[in-house]
Amino acid sequence: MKTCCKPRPTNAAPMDADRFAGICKALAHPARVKIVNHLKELNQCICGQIVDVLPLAQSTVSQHLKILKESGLVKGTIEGPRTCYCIDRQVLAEFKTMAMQLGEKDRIDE
Amino acid sequence: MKTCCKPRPTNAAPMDADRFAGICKALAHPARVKIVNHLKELNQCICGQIVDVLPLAQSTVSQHLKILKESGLVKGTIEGPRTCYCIDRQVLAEFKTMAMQLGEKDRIDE
DNA sequence: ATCGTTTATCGTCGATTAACGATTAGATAA
DNA sequence: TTATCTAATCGTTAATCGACGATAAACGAT
Repeated sequence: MKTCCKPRPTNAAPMDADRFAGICKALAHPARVKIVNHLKELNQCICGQIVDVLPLAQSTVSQHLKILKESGLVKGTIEGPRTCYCIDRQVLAEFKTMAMQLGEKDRIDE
Repeated sequence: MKTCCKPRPTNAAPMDADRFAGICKALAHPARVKIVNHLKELNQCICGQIVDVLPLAQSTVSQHLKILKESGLVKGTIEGPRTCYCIDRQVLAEFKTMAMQLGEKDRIDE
């Protein structure tokens, strides 16, 4: 795995292509995009509520949630027998910032 | 081949998660993010210029370009023995719009 | 027609992904 | 205790990805 992050001459956001690509990868599946939207709509919810909405097995949804958690976009807190998921608004904002920078002057880069 | 996302009972906005996820997938690799940035910086360029910049074989770069082309983010026009690549600004703008909508009220969805 | 340049495609390999059912683990309820 | 509910994990399968070298295709120049 290569990290491609040279030191940058001070920029508002020292973002790198790896990070942006990583979040894109987490969003590179329709089910996960829908999960993010669903999460934001309900503000927070448990795994079962997502299973009810998607035509996927519980284990598959759990896997998708894991991937989203690993990307940082989603965080989950255990509450008794269930886990409450919600969007990490900061990471989502970070992603949006990087998306807007894509291909622009003060762009993200290696 | 299974499309994991069945047709859903009608919804208003035809802006779909599949499209957004598809573009994200194209950007889900650091090399492709760098290619997009490089393309936008040079406005346009040929494959060889990208090969010079990335630590990848020519065939690999060609593959990445193909993926970017298929996503619509990049278009290439053949010019003699070489192909001139450039960003499709419209598709890039579309992506940015969808990214900003991610998780918002008038969000993209199925 | 042949050469050189540039890019696309083919074939292969190992690694990863997506999906599922089955199982396990945790916490609460009876 | 046992039972129930929820979620995570395991194990498997088929498919896709990322990378490369080798080859082919397209064109301009000689």
